[in-house]
This record gives sequence, structure tokens and C-alpha cells, in this order.
Amino acid sequence: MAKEVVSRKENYSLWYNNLVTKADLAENSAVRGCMVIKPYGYAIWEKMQGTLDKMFKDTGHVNAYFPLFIPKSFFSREASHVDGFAKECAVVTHYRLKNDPDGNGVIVDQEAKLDEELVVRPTSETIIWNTYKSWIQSYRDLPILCNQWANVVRWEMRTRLFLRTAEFLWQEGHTAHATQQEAIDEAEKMIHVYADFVQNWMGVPVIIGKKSESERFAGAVDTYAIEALMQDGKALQAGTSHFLGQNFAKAFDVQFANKDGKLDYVWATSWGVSTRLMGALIMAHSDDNGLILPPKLAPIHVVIIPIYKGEEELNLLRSQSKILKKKMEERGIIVKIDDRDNVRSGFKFAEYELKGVPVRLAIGPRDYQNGTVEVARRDTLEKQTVLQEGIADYVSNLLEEIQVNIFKKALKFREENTHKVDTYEEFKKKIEEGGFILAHWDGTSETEVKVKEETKATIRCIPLDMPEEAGVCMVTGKPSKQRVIFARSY
RNA sequence: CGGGGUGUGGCGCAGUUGGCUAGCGCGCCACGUUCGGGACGUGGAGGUCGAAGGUUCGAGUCCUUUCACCCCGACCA
Repeated sequence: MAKEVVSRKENYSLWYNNLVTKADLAENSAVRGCMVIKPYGYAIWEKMQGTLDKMFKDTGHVNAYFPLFIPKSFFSREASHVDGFAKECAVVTHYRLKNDPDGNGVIVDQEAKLDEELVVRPTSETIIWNTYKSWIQSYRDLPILCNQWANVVRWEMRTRLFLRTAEFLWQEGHTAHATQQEAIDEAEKMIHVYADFVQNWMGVPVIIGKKSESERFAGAVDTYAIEALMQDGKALQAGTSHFLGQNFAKAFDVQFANKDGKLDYVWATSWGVSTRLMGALIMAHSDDNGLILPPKLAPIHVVIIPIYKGEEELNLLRSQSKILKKKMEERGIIVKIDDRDNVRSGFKFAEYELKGVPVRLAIGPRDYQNGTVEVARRDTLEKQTVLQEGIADYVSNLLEEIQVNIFKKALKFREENTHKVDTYEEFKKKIEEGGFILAHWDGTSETEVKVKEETKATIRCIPLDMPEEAGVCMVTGKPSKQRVIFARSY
């Protein structure tokens, strides 16, 4: 008897459950809104991390690490930056506990108060720029191209598992350059690195663009972003790259002597992606049977499930499975044999579908006789019986095909849910259906605010590689050079 | 921080206008039969009903306070 499946609209948690849970600590816990990443979920994150890390290094970056705690005063330096983060910071005020003399357990020792409070980093621009100041004196010290893998904390008023947890894992790149153009190039380069990763590894199509003024990062001159569309019709910002101008250099007084011997402020960028990407991965691909993982990021590519009666058959199939496993491993395929004797094979089928393992091989006595194996692919749920001979090639090709197919499917979904709209009336109707809307906008914040208030939709980005097209703003009728992307977002 | 909702074994829930020993499904344990798509039978373990206080002969149920979580806003990756 198959169990009832929770529908996608009702609940994403079915898919999440293999990967992550809410932090489940004592009552009154202040860590609400945090998450526990389970081993299987972390294995995916490690794959993402490894791939991105290599991409960063291939583009000339190096890893470094900076402190978790940032002196409060650092935040006062860059005005718009503090505006953006002040409301969501965790602050350390004391450094010691003691036993309560009244016997109520442990209390904060009020005598151990810090002179200056420490802020748990919500992002590291301030402490990094304070550090860079001592690293930079001459144009010969530039560029500095550092990346940091770290956790950060943002005390959001409302959290959402994966998409907006109070603590999350991410990487943040922070670069310093001698010229404006070099910094702009860096910011653009990195948003393209992100797009490459999200599309070609995660299989999620994205639109690369610039943020409008009101959606910009606190302290940035320009914010580039990649925007993805989830299956429920909402947009998700999957990564950002910021051209910071000289804002942080000025705030932290980071000057260098240029080739002419004159002092100038350093030009900066920062860029980051987080565990939110795992949310994107899940929400973009999963179906009612559970996760669908792209082979390039799946912790297990292939699971082999022996189907047997009795110990004799099991042993026979077990050793045959090992042979198949070895053949595939020689081709770099990650294979798991699930020969657990205490759950039935149908249960295993369902379990690995829930986990999103791309390919399943089932081998039973009949297959053993015929020298065949049943191959099932997770993305289409199709099953086929193929010869064991040449299985490594077959599976290797299949994995590549699945990787491409997942992307195509997501792209098709996005295209079917992207609409050009020319009037505000039509816009209001279309936005209710979800998806991306391409419309003309007069470039003003006022119009953007009005649209947001009336429809809850925001400008996700001003696409970079979309042809210019003259038109008029759908709201005000003022001239516009190009269409921008509107959507409701997470 | 505003509006709405929910707290009952590990998970999901039922429990009527207060009334007997607090139930059900899943899961868990034991034994047996099963095993090519989430098995079935029999037996069993597991609960301070979110917390504190109150009303009452009697509270999961009523009242007060409080805490947490979820959803919708505002804020944000």
C-alpha cells in the first residue's frame, strides 16, 4: 500500500526532512529560527562548497578567515550599512557566567560586562575592511582577492527554514582594487561565476541582473543578483555580488599610493551565496515523491537494491552488486548498495526517491539469470531493464542526461511562467498567478514602492543580457529603455 | 513588532455542553507469516495533556497569566 503523499503546495517540509530540521532545543531557547543540518543535507552542502571553492580559486581568489565578533563601533563607520543591519544583530554584552547564589542555576555575572559590546557578524565587511587597512599601502598590494567560508547571524523578525534562518552558512568574498573599473569587472565576474554554478551544477536557471536602488545591499553602489523561479511561482534571490565603490575604504580609511604617487581610496566588492542555495535546489526541482538532486551535487549517484528471498539469494545478489559497484566506481560514480535485511525493497525504493538519489538499480534473481539490471531514473521515474554488461557507461551517460534534463525542465517551467505585460491592469492580474513578469518601468523608486504596496511584487532585477527595448512605464507612462523583472519573492 | 492560528507518547491528530482507567493512526520492541513498489497478524513498551496559578466534589476541557511554534504583514540572503 502506497502512502499518501503530501502535495507540494501544502508542504515543503517533506522534502526538507531528509536534510534539515529546526533547531530543537529547550523551551525559551533563543536559538529559535536556527537550523540543524543533517548528515545527508550537509553532504550536499559540502559538494556545493567544494565546487564553488574551486571556482573561486580558478578565478584567482584565496581563502582567509576573520573574527566572528565585531566591535560595535565598527558598525558606526558606514552609515547606510548600519541602517541595513542594525535591526537584526545579536550582541555580546558579557563574558562570564556564575552560579546563582539563590540556587537558580547559572546566571550572567553582571561584573563581567564588556566595555564595548561585540556584534556577532551579520556579514563581515566592517571587520575585513578594518583589517585590509593594515594590509594596503601601495598599488603593489592590490588587488586583494579573499574569500571566507563562515557562519553569520541575522536576528530576523521572521525566519524560514533554509531561506532565512537566524544563523546560516555562507561564503563571502571581499576584494580590494586599485581602480573603479577593476572592481566593477570583479563584481560582474563573480555574479557570472554564481550563475554558472547555479545553472550548470544545481540545474536551476537564473536571470542575471542589477538590483534597483531600493533592493540594493546596504552600503553598495551597485548590487548584481541572480534570480531563480521556484515551483510555487515565487522568485528567490540565489546569490549577490556588490560593487561597493569607495564606501568602505572611506569609512575605514583605506588609502593607497597609486602609480603616480598620489593617495587614493581603494575600490571594493563583496559577494556571497549561502545555505539558501539548498532551499533553491529543493524548491526548484522536487516533486511529490520527494527531492530530485542533480547528479553533480548528489551525495549518492546510484543506489543498488538487491531483491531477494532468503539468505542464499541475498548473498548471491550482494556479491553481484559489488561487482557492478566497482565497475561504476571506476568511472567516478558514487554508488551505495543497500542490502539492509530489515526493510523491504519497496520501502527502499520510496526512501531513495524521497532522498532524490538520481539513479536506482534493482537486481533480483531474474536479472541475475538474464545478466540484466533494472535502471530507474529519479527525474522522470522511468524504469528500464538493461544488460549488466556496459552498465558503467550506461549509467555514466544517464547521469549526464539527468543533469541536463533537470535544468531543461526547470527552464521550461520558468519560460512558461514568464510573461511580458504592458499595462498595469494586466500586471495586477498576472502577478496573482505567480512567475516572472517582464514589464517597463520608469526607473523611479516611487513607482517601485507603489507597485510593491499594491501588488506585493518587487523588481527582482534589471536583466544584464536582455536586449534593450524602448517602451513606456506600465504605471506612469514615462519612457523606459528596457523591461525589468517583477515577481513576488521569498 | 501588528493580525490570525496551534500546543495532548518519537511524529501526525481526536477528545462534544467539565465526569469514570486519556484515545487513534504512523513509528518503536518481540514473535510468526511475508518479500520484483512504502507488507500483514498477534502481543507489548511509551503521556507531569506547553508552563504557572485559579474555579470545582471533579479540569485535556472553564478562567487568568505566561512561554513556544506555525501562517499572514513590516524587515531581510
